[in-house]
Amino acid sequence: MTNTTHRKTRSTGRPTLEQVAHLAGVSTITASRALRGVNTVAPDLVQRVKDAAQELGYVTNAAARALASSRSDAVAVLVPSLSNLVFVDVLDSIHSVLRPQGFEILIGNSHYARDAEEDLVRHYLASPPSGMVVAGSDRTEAARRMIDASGVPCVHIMEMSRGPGVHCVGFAQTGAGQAAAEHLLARGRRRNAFVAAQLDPRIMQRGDGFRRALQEAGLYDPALEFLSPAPSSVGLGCDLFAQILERRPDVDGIFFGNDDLAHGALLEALRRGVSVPSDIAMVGFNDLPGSAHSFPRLTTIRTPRAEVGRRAAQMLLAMIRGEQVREPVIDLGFELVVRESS
Amino acid sequence: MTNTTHRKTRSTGRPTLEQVAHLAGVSTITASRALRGVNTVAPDLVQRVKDAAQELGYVTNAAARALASSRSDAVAVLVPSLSNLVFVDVLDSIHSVLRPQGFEILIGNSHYARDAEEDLVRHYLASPPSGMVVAGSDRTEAARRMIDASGVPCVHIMEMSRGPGVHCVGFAQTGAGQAAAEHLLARGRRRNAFVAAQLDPRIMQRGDGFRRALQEAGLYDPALEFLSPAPSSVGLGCDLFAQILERRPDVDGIFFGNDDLAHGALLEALRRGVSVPSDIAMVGFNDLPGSAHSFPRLTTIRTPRAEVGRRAAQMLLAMIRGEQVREPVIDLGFELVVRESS
DNA sequence: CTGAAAGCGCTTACAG
DNA sequence: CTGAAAGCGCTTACAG
Repeated sequence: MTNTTHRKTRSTGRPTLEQVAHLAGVSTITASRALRGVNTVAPDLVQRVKDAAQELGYVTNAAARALASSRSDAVAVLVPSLSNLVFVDVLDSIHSVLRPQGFEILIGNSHYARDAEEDLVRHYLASPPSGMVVAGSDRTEAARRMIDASGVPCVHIMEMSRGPGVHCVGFAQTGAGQAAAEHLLARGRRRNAFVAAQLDPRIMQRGDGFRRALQEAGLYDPALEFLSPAPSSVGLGCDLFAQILERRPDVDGIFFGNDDLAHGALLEALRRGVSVPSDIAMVGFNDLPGSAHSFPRLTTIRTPRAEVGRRAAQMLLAMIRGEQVREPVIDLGFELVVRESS
Repeated sequence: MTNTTHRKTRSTGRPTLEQVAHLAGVSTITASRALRGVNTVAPDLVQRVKDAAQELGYVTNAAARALASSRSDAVAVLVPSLSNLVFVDVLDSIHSVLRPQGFEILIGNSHYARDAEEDLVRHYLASPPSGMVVAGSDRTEAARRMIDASGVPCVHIMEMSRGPGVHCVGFAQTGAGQAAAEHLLARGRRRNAFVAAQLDPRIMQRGDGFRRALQEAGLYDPALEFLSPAPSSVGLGCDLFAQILERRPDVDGIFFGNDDLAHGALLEALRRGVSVPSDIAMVGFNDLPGSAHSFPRLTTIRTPRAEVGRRAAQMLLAMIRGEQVREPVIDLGFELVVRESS
């Protein structure tokens, strides 16, 4: 269709149901039913329609289908990061329960930015998906309102959200930080540092729990918090550990907000001849792949992210089907995995 | 709308443009233009329409808009994995050029499965995005046909695809494998192993290049290939390295298909007292974050994934705008980064 | 088991 | 600067 040919048609050029139907020698509605697998079509017609569709490379126009049926087979999942393996695990696990039910998983990455998340919410709600999964509860008021107003079933993950009517699957981030502190304390460590990056709400909640436990033990030292807003990474772990050694060589225990930071610190310790755990004990967070193989193997807090994804997906499924959700708030807990670094 | 009330209407209950227009006392088309910010509407009318929309809580029905305008502000990116950081980097980089242009990035993860990728292609083409980015060229015939038939601009990434009319941004995987071999050879290594996991097409291309270079040097030993179809991981790197030590303790050089495998091997070497590079030299692939910090620091082949994403996004942008693409095939090369492990 | 008609809620192309 | 008509490509509701 060149520019010089002025036509009235607004066709996109893609094959349509009508063309498929024509090729198969049936009406469009029969073709529609055949393709959707509605039972009331003769087997031989179904085959002819499918063949025709295959031959033309036909793909249903979802906008038209959605407009006509006001239905969607999509579930949107909004995460703050994909560099953090944690969310990739959650995503895979959501995928594994929803895909077999015929849902398509749409992934939105907000890059830890509230505004970007709001845009994603607006975008996805413009053609409302069957359901939604969102990470955490730290979002703009506008995003919150749009989700509420849309009526789209939504499950919050990773944190225990307060508030009435909120469906959530997660674990107590604060409690996890507390557990890390108690473990280091039990190991006899008295000068414990908290090292964290990214500084998203969940990281800070872990820090809160850690701090509180140290305060209760009368061993909290505010100068022992090493925080960086940069993304969490192995390299940053190296740097932060070097900083600690320089500024506070007396530290004898460290809790890292994420395992990759701990991996970096372990490597830096190796290079500098600092012995772990005898000189400094280290505890990570998440139990990322690799943490079981570090040198020394990393003690860490394992988060139930696959389970979070699975349960969230199941809860969402129930909501989509209009079933009663017996347990709208699920706390999956966490597990301290003691290995060699502490 | 209860079940007992049989109506002909198929309305969704959401406020429509028509209602907004009625409230504002204008025609629907004027309301449409006012809301879209098309210039040819009187300022006072625009205000009245916007007020009406606000009052009714109107949200554009994206399906209807897409159907009527056959336009979309979405770009779909299909990757085989999100656990492999490489694709996350590409995604972020695509995001950073396309987001500012007003596009929404939709992510599809095929989990290295051709069938799953075909489903994703079908899904995303069902409401055709403005453009598409797909990884590699190993896909089902049906997927290939659907993409062609859709007319949606598409850029292939990560490999140098052959075939006429294919737009691609990548680098020569084969050449990278070859470079790894030549480096080990130059270091005087004579019994070089190839260790790889996942075994996707790109990994195998690297292996091909590696093998070819060894053959040319007359130093190829087929028993020195250690392949596992399992996903690439640090843990698997540990296992594979242990296997090599047991079966072929004479190996003096190893090329890993992905850095995480090398990280595992490095850790296992540390535990077993195998010295790297003096006993065994190691070369990784990708230069993942962390490779610069391993112990010893990993020699590896850095892949230009951020650049791949950037250039692919720019090329796609040109295609979407109907501009001439001067260079439809871009080979970005790769870089051997020599550090301590070889 | 199959089909003709109407409609989903927008925007395009054309007129004025 | 504004609008009436037609159309985007499907599916629903109704009839046979």
